[in-house]
Amino acid sequence: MKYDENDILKATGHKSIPVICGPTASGKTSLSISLAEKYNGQICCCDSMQIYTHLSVGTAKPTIEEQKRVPHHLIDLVEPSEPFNVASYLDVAYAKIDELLKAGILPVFCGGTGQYVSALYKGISFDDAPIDRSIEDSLYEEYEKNGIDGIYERLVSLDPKGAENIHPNNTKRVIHTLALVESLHKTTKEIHEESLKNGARYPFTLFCIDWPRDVLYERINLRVDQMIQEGIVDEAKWLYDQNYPEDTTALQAIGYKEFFPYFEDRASLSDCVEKLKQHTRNYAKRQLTWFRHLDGINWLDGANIQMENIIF
RNA sequence: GCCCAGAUAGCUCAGUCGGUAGAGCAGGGGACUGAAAAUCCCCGUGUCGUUGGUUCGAUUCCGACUCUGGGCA
Repeated sequence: MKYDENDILKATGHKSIPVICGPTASGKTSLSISLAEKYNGQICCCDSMQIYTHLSVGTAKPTIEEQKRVPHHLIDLVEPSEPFNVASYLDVAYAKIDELLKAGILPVFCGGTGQYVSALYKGISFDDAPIDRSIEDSLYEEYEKNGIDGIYERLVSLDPKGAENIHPNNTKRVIHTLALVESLHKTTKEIHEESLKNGARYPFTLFCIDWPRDVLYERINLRVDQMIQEGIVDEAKWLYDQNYPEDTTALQAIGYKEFFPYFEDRASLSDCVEKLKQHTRNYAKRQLTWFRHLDGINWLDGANIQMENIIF
Protein backbone atom coordinates (compact mmCIF):
# COMPACT_ATOMS: atom_id res chain seq x y z
CA MET A 1 0.00 0.00 0.00
CA LYS A 2 1.06 3.53 -0.73
CA TYR A 3 1.02 6.34 1.83
CA ASP A 4 0.83 10.07 1.20
CA GLU A 5 1.57 12.93 3.57
CA ASN A 6 -1.91 12.84 5.06
CA ASP A 7 -1.76 9.15 5.80
CA ILE A 8 1.53 9.59 7.60
CA LEU A 9 0.18 12.64 9.41
CA LYS A 10 -2.83 10.71 10.62
CA ALA A 11 -0.70 7.82 11.80
CA THR A 12 2.18 9.70 13.43
CA GLY A 13 1.50 13.41 13.59
CA HIS A 14 4.25 14.04 11.06
CA LYS A 15 4.09 14.61 7.33
CA SER A 16 6.95 12.31 6.44
CA ILE A 17 9.34 9.68 7.70
CA PRO A 18 12.72 11.05 8.77
CA VAL A 19 15.90 9.43 7.51
CA ILE A 20 19.10 10.24 9.35
CA CYS A 21 22.02 9.77 6.96
CA GLY A 22 25.68 10.44 7.32
CA PRO A 23 29.06 8.86 6.99
CA THR A 24 30.27 6.29 9.43
CA ALA A 25 31.10 7.71 12.89
CA SER A 26 29.11 10.87 12.27
CA GLY A 27 26.70 10.22 15.14
CA LYS A 28 23.68 8.83 13.30
CA THR A 29 22.81 6.28 15.96
CA SER A 30 22.58 8.66 18.89
CA LEU A 31 20.74 11.29 16.90
CA SER A 32 18.14 8.83 15.64
CA ILE A 33 17.63 7.48 19.15
CA SER A 34 17.05 11.00 20.50
CA LEU A 35 14.63 11.65 17.68
CA ALA A 36 12.75 8.42 18.29
CA GLU A 37 12.57 9.13 22.01
CA LYS A 38 11.26 12.60 21.38
CA TYR A 39 8.54 11.60 18.94
CA ASN A 40 7.44 8.13 20.06
CA GLY A 41 9.32 6.50 17.25
CA GLN A 42 11.26 3.32 16.65
CA ILE A 43 14.47 2.95 14.70
CA CYS A 44 14.69 1.31 11.29
CA CYS A 45 18.30 0.71 10.34
CA CYS A 46 19.31 1.22 6.76
CA ASP A 47 22.62 -0.49 6.59
CA SER A 48 23.81 -3.25 4.31
CA MET A 49 26.02 -4.90 6.94
CA GLN A 50 24.06 -4.50 10.16
CA ILE A 51 21.47 -6.84 8.67
CA TYR A 52 23.85 -9.73 9.42
CA THR A 53 23.79 -11.59 12.70
CA HIS A 54 27.12 -12.03 14.55
CA LEU A 55 28.65 -8.94 12.94
CA SER A 56 28.02 -6.39 15.66
CA VAL A 57 31.07 -4.56 16.93
CA GLY A 58 32.57 -4.16 13.48
CA THR A 59 29.37 -2.90 11.89
CA ALA A 60 28.79 -0.46 14.77
CA LYS A 61 25.42 -2.02 15.36
CA PRO A 62 23.43 -0.29 18.11
CA THR A 63 24.38 -1.79 21.46
CA ILE A 64 22.02 -3.75 23.70
CA GLU A 65 21.70 -0.65 25.92
CA GLU A 66 20.81 1.50 22.94
CA GLN A 67 18.31 -1.08 21.77
CA LYS A 68 16.75 -1.05 25.22
CA ARG A 69 16.16 2.69 25.00
CA VAL A 70 14.31 2.39 21.70
CA PRO A 71 13.36 -0.70 19.69
CA HIS A 72 15.55 -1.18 16.62
CA HIS A 73 14.43 -2.94 13.48
CA LEU A 74 16.00 -4.21 10.26
CA ILE A 75 19.14 -5.50 11.96
CA ASP A 76 20.19 -9.12 12.55
CA LEU A 77 18.00 -10.32 9.71
CA VAL A 78 20.15 -13.04 8.15
CA GLU A 79 23.23 -15.14 8.78
CA PRO A 80 26.44 -13.76 7.21
CA SER A 81 26.45 -16.70 4.82
CA GLU A 82 23.09 -15.76 3.35
CA PRO A 83 22.63 -13.53 0.34
CA PHE A 84 20.99 -10.18 0.83
CA ASN A 85 20.61 -7.09 -1.33
CA VAL A 86 18.70 -3.85 -1.90
CA ALA A 87 15.61 -5.66 -3.11
CA SER A 88 15.52 -7.88 -0.03
CA TYR A 89 16.01 -4.79 2.07
CA LEU A 90 13.12 -2.94 0.49
CA ASP A 91 10.80 -5.88 1.09
CA VAL A 92 11.52 -6.05 4.80
CA ALA A 93 11.69 -2.28 5.18
CA TYR A 94 8.29 -1.71 3.58
CA ALA A 95 6.73 -4.43 5.70
CA LYS A 96 8.20 -2.90 8.84
CA ILE A 97 7.07 0.63 7.96
CA ASP A 98 3.53 -0.58 7.37
CA GLU A 99 3.54 -2.44 10.65
CA LEU A 100 4.79 0.57 12.63
CA LEU A 101 2.44 3.02 10.96
CA LYS A 102 -0.53 0.79 11.65
CA ALA A 103 0.46 0.86 15.30
CA GLY A 104 0.77 4.65 15.19
CA ILE A 105 4.52 4.51 15.67
CA LEU A 106 6.89 6.80 13.79
CA PRO A 107 9.62 4.92 11.91
CA VAL A 108 12.94 6.76 12.25
CA PHE A 109 15.42 5.62 9.61
CA CYS A 110 19.09 5.59 10.34
CA GLY A 111 21.08 4.98 7.23
CA GLY A 112 24.64 4.71 6.12
CA THR A 113 24.14 2.73 2.95
CA GLY A 114 23.55 5.17 0.11
CA GLN A 115 22.14 2.57 -2.22
CA TYR A 116 19.48 1.53 0.26
CA VAL A 117 18.58 5.08 1.27
CA SER A 118 18.33 6.07 -2.34
CA ALA A 119 16.13 3.13 -3.32
CA LEU A 120 13.81 3.87 -0.42
CA TYR A 121 13.67 7.60 -1.04
CA LYS A 122 13.18 7.43 -4.79
CA GLY A 123 10.89 4.45 -4.58
CA ILE A 124 12.86 2.26 -6.92
CA SER A 125 11.03 -1.01 -7.34
CA PHE A 126 12.63 -4.28 -8.28
CA ASP A 127 9.57 -6.04 -9.59
CA ASP A 128 11.24 -8.08 -12.30
CA ALA A 129 12.32 -11.52 -11.28
CA PRO A 130 15.91 -11.49 -10.07
CA ILE A 131 18.33 -12.49 -12.78
CA ASP A 132 19.61 -15.99 -12.64
CA ARG A 133 22.97 -15.98 -10.93
CA SER A 134 24.12 -18.66 -13.36
CA ILE A 135 23.96 -16.18 -16.25
CA GLU A 136 26.36 -13.94 -14.39
CA ASP A 137 28.52 -16.89 -13.46
CA SER A 138 28.94 -17.93 -17.07
CA LEU A 139 29.77 -14.34 -18.03
CA TYR A 140 32.44 -14.36 -15.34
CA GLU A 141 33.86 -17.54 -16.83
CA GLU A 142 33.97 -15.87 -20.21
CA TYR A 143 35.64 -12.85 -18.64
CA GLU A 144 38.30 -15.05 -17.02
CA LYS A 145 39.07 -16.62 -20.37
CA ASN A 146 38.80 -13.76 -22.84
CA GLY A 147 38.69 -10.53 -20.88
CA ILE A 148 35.94 -7.95 -20.73
CA ASP A 149 36.12 -6.54 -24.29
CA GLY A 150 33.72 -8.97 -25.95
CA ILE A 151 31.27 -8.73 -23.09
CA TYR A 152 31.36 -4.96 -23.12
CA GLU A 153 30.84 -4.87 -26.88
CA ARG A 154 27.77 -7.05 -26.53
CA LEU A 155 26.40 -4.63 -23.95
CA VAL A 156 27.11 -1.72 -26.29
CA SER A 157 25.23 -3.38 -29.13
CA LEU A 158 22.22 -4.38 -27.01
CA ASP A 159 22.05 -1.21 -24.93
CA PRO A 160 24.30 1.56 -26.26
CA LYS A 161 22.90 4.28 -23.98
CA GLY A 162 23.22 2.11 -20.92
CA ALA A 163 26.77 1.13 -21.79
CA GLU A 164 27.76 4.79 -21.97
CA ASN A 165 27.27 5.09 -18.25
CA ILE A 166 29.46 2.14 -17.34
CA HIS A 167 33.21 2.22 -17.58
CA PRO A 168 34.54 -0.97 -19.22
CA ASN A 169 36.95 -1.41 -16.30
CA ASN A 170 34.03 -1.79 -13.97
CA THR A 171 33.67 -5.46 -14.81
CA LYS A 172 31.27 -6.15 -11.99
CA ARG A 173 28.77 -3.66 -13.36
CA VAL A 174 29.38 -4.48 -17.00
CA ILE A 175 28.65 -8.13 -16.37
CA HIS A 176 25.71 -7.49 -14.14
CA THR A 177 24.13 -5.05 -16.57
CA LEU A 178 24.60 -7.33 -19.54
CA ALA A 179 23.04 -10.21 -17.63
CA LEU A 180 20.12 -7.97 -16.75
CA VAL A 181 19.62 -6.65 -20.27
CA GLU A 182 19.92 -10.10 -21.83
CA SER A 183 17.56 -11.83 -19.46
CA LEU A 184 14.86 -9.15 -19.34
CA HIS A 185 15.13 -8.14 -23.01
CA LYS A 186 14.92 -4.50 -21.98
CA THR A 187 17.40 -1.65 -22.06
CA THR A 188 18.60 -0.13 -18.81
CA LYS A 189 16.61 2.99 -19.63
CA GLU A 190 13.42 0.97 -19.87
CA ILE A 191 14.26 -0.91 -16.71
CA HIS A 192 14.92 2.33 -14.85
CA GLU A 193 11.76 4.01 -16.08
CA GLU A 194 9.62 1.08 -15.09
CA SER A 195 11.28 0.85 -11.71
CA LEU A 196 10.36 4.47 -10.95
CA LYS A 197 6.86 4.56 -12.37
CA ASN A 198 5.10 4.02 -9.05
CA GLY A 199 7.03 6.73 -7.26
CA ALA A 200 8.10 6.65 -3.65
CA ARG A 201 5.94 4.52 -1.48
CA TYR A 202 6.14 6.89 1.49
CA PRO A 203 7.22 10.50 1.81
CA PHE A 204 10.65 10.69 3.43
CA THR A 205 12.70 13.63 4.63
CA LEU A 206 16.45 13.20 4.44
CA PHE A 207 18.95 14.60 6.92
CA CYS A 208 22.69 14.19 6.69
CA ILE A 209 25.13 14.80 9.50
CA ASP A 210 28.20 16.68 8.37
CA TRP A 211 31.56 17.37 10.03
CA PRO A 212 34.72 19.08 8.85
CA ARG A 213 36.67 16.33 7.15
CA ASP A 214 39.59 16.30 9.57
CA VAL A 215 37.24 16.10 12.56
CA LEU A 216 35.33 13.23 10.99
CA TYR A 217 38.56 11.35 10.32
CA GLU A 218 39.63 11.86 13.91
CA ARG A 219 36.28 10.48 15.10
CA ILE A 220 36.78 7.46 12.86
CA ASN A 221 40.24 6.77 14.24
CA LEU A 222 38.93 7.01 17.77
CA ARG A 223 36.02 4.76 17.03
CA VAL A 224 38.21 2.06 15.57
CA ASP A 225 40.32 2.13 18.74
CA GLN A 226 37.12 1.76 20.70
CA MET A 227 36.04 -1.20 18.57
CA ILE A 228 39.32 -2.91 19.43
CA GLN A 229 38.43 -2.51 23.12
CA GLU A 230 35.00 -3.94 22.42
CA GLY A 231 36.38 -7.08 20.82
CA ILE A 232 36.31 -6.50 17.08
CA VAL A 233 39.32 -8.79 16.66
CA ASP A 234 37.50 -11.75 18.20
CA GLU A 235 34.52 -11.06 16.01
CA ALA A 236 36.75 -10.95 12.95
CA LYS A 237 38.39 -14.20 14.01
CA TRP A 238 35.00 -15.81 14.26
CA LEU A 239 34.12 -14.70 10.75
CA TYR A 240 37.51 -15.81 9.48
CA ASP A 241 37.01 -19.25 11.02
CA GLN A 242 33.69 -19.73 9.23
CA ASN A 243 35.59 -20.16 5.98
CA TYR A 244 32.81 -18.71 3.91
CA PRO A 245 33.29 -18.67 0.15
CA GLU A 246 35.26 -15.67 -1.05
CA ASP A 247 32.31 -13.97 -2.70
CA THR A 248 30.21 -13.93 0.47
CA THR A 249 28.89 -10.39 0.80
CA ALA A 250 29.44 -10.21 4.54
CA LEU A 251 33.16 -10.70 3.95
CA GLN A 252 33.23 -7.32 2.23
CA ALA A 253 32.42 -5.52 5.47
CA ILE A 254 35.07 -3.15 6.67
CA GLY A 255 36.34 -4.26 10.05
CA TYR A 256 36.83 -7.94 9.34
CA LYS A 257 38.86 -8.62 6.21
CA GLU A 258 41.47 -6.16 7.47
CA PHE A 259 42.42 -8.60 10.24
CA PHE A 260 42.73 -11.69 8.06
CA PRO A 261 46.41 -11.07 7.27
CA TYR A 262 47.03 -10.97 11.03
CA PHE A 263 45.31 -14.32 11.51
CA GLU A 264 47.49 -15.72 8.77
CA ASP A 265 50.61 -14.29 10.33
CA ARG A 266 51.24 -12.07 7.35
CA ALA A 267 50.88 -8.73 9.13
CA SER A 268 51.11 -7.27 12.60
CA LEU A 269 47.99 -6.38 14.51
CA SER A 270 48.85 -2.68 14.51
CA ASP A 271 49.31 -2.67 10.73
CA CYS A 272 45.87 -4.21 10.36
CA VAL A 273 44.38 -1.62 12.66
CA GLU A 274 45.89 1.15 10.56
CA LYS A 275 44.48 -0.44 7.43
CA LEU A 276 41.09 -0.61 9.05
CA LYS A 277 41.17 3.07 9.94
CA GLN A 278 42.28 3.87 6.43
CA HIS A 279 39.53 1.86 4.77
CA THR A 280 36.94 3.37 7.07
CA ARG A 281 38.07 6.90 6.15
CA ASN A 282 37.97 6.04 2.45
CA TYR A 283 34.51 4.65 2.88
CA ALA A 284 33.24 7.72 4.71
CA LYS A 285 34.32 9.85 1.77
CA ARG A 286 32.39 7.64 -0.65
CA GLN A 287 29.31 7.82 1.56
CA LEU A 288 29.47 11.61 1.56
CA THR A 289 29.68 11.67 -2.22
CA TRP A 290 26.50 9.66 -2.33
CA PHE A 291 24.55 11.77 0.17
CA ARG A 292 25.74 15.05 -1.30
CA HIS A 293 24.08 14.16 -4.58
CA LEU A 294 20.74 13.04 -3.23
CA ASP A 295 18.11 15.65 -4.05
CA GLY A 296 16.54 17.41 -1.14
CA ILE A 297 18.97 16.41 1.56
CA ASN A 298 19.01 18.58 4.69
CA TRP A 299 22.44 19.12 6.20
CA LEU A 300 23.06 19.06 9.93
CA ASP A 301 26.23 20.41 11.50
CA GLY A 302 27.51 17.46 13.53
CA ALA A 303 29.04 19.71 16.17
CA ASN A 304 25.84 21.62 16.72
CA ILE A 305 22.67 19.71 16.02
CA GLN A 306 19.48 21.52 16.94
CA MET A 307 16.52 19.20 17.32
CA GLU A 308 14.19 22.05 16.34
CA ASN A 309 15.83 22.10 12.92
CA ILE A 310 14.85 18.53 12.26
CA ILE A 311 11.47 19.14 10.72
CA PHE A 312 9.69 16.43 8.79
C1' G B 1 86.75 7.89 14.45
C1' C B 2 86.71 5.04 9.69
C1' C B 3 84.03 2.49 5.59
C1' C B 4 79.52 1.66 2.75
C1' A B 5 74.54 2.96 1.28
C1' G B 6 70.78 6.47 1.08
C1' A B 7 68.75 11.70 1.05
C1' U B 8 63.39 13.20 -5.14
C1' A B 9 55.42 14.67 -3.96
C1' G B 10 52.27 14.07 2.84
C1' C B 11 54.48 8.49 2.88
C1' U B 12 57.27 4.35 0.18
C1' C B 13 60.23 4.63 -3.79
C1' A B 14 61.43 4.89 -9.44
C1' G B 15 64.03 7.96 -12.84
C1' U B 16 66.94 11.52 -15.53
C1' C B 17 73.70 7.68 -20.27
C1' G B 18 73.73 16.06 -17.84
C1' G B 19 68.46 19.58 -21.07
C1' U B 20 64.40 21.14 -13.89
C1' A B 21 60.88 14.50 -13.03
C1' G B 22 56.78 9.90 -12.24
C1' A B 23 54.43 5.46 -9.99
C1' G B 24 51.89 3.21 -5.83
C1' C B 25 49.68 4.71 -1.37
C1' A B 26 47.59 8.95 1.16
C1' G B 27 44.53 13.27 -0.05
C1' G B 28 40.54 15.71 -3.22
C1' G B 29 36.39 15.22 -6.76
C1' G B 30 32.89 11.95 -9.27
C1' A B 31 29.70 7.58 -10.75
C1' C B 32 26.29 4.21 -8.62
C1' U B 33 18.77 0.64 -10.05
C1' G B 34 18.95 -7.02 -7.34
C1' A B 35 27.16 -8.32 -4.23
C1' A B 36 27.12 -1.43 -2.56
C1' A B 37 31.17 -1.34 3.96
C1' A B 38 31.30 -3.59 -3.01
C1' U B 39 33.02 -1.90 -7.77
C1' C B 40 34.80 1.80 -10.93
C1' C B 41 36.43 6.81 -13.16
C1' C B 42 39.13 11.66 -12.98
C1' C B 43 42.95 14.94 -10.47
C1' G B 44 50.53 14.73 -9.63
C1' U B 45 55.40 21.49 -9.68
C1' G B 46 57.93 19.13 -6.06
C1' U B 47 63.80 24.66 -3.05
C1' C B 48 65.06 16.40 -6.72
C1' G B 49 69.28 17.38 1.64
C1' U B 50 72.89 22.00 1.92
C1' U B 51 76.97 24.13 -0.40
C1' G B 52 81.05 24.71 -3.75
C1' G B 53 83.15 22.92 -8.54
C1' U B 54 83.05 21.08 -13.80
C1' U B 55 79.63 22.56 -17.81
C1' C B 56 76.25 26.66 -22.41
C1' G B 57 73.26 23.99 -18.79
C1' A B 58 73.45 19.86 -12.72
C1' U B 59 68.39 16.95 -9.33
C1' U B 60 71.74 13.83 -12.44
C1' C B 61 79.08 14.04 -12.63
C1' C B 62 83.05 15.54 -8.71
C1' G B 63 84.29 17.61 -3.64
C1' A B 64 82.88 19.16 1.18
C1' C B 65 79.15 19.40 4.78
C1' U B 66 74.46 17.83 7.37
C1' C B 67 71.13 14.03 8.47
C1' U B 68 69.43 8.74 8.33
C1' G B 69 70.42 3.52 8.01
C1' G B 70 74.13 -0.50 8.13
C1' G B 71 79.08 -2.25 9.00
C1' C B 72 84.13 -1.87 11.22
C1' A B 73 86.77 -0.14 15.27
